[in-house]
Amino acid sequence: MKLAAWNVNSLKVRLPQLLEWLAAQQADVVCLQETKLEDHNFPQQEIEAAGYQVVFSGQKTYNGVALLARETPVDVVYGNPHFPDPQKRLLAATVNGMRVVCAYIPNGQSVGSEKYAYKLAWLTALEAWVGEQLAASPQLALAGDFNIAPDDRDVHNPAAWAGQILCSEPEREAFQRLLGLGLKDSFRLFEQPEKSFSWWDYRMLGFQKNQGLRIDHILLSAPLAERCVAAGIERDMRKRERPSDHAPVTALIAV
DNA sequence: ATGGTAGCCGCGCTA
Repeated sequence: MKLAAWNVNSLKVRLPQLLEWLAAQQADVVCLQETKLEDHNFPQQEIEAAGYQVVFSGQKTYNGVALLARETPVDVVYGNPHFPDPQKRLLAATVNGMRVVCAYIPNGQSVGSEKYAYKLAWLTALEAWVGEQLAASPQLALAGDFNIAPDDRDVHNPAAWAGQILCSEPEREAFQRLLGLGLKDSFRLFEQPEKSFSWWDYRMLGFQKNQGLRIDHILLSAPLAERCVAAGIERDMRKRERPSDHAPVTALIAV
């Protein structure tokens, strides 16, 4: 069972790439972020024609999440019941007995800003709700764009990024609290190459210089982590013409 | 040196 998460940065622009990638990768469950589409514009037919069922929650211009699955997603929840939020950033569904939470965690803009406070509050509410979901569904995956580099290993230039947005201690502590619920960072269950990143700024030749951060994650509850046999980042997607600034991240789970 | 690039019903904002 292959699980993937990808911030597409506009599904309208990236749909052809998504369809090619689905055909090539044969992922079973895919969590998308930054679809930037209102629901009535969502390309449901194209995705169903590719062999996936899909649930989505989007808005114009910003945010937007979707969950694609080979099997029917059931018990769908849109948004965090503990955190009313006009921004469409969260979606959960059960696929084949596995609870999948697709999250687009706020970026936070800069440490100390209003958006930063929103990010930390959003994370606190996420922790509370995922804790409940986990109690009800022991087989749980939390996947998406976390906008947090958990560790200095996940940063191309830790000195320059120290204390900055995506790397600050409060953000990293929030990430650790999610792990504290009993989740594992699937990527770190395995030996990985140095300088493995999932996002590179479009500016300043960020990708060409591998000046990136690892901010996209798939966290797995213990029963899933025990069956996780591989995890990786599909870096080649960032080499394509007109790429998203994020590469997909994947986890392979034995069934 | 506070830049730069991409996406969007934008005429700046978010990332």
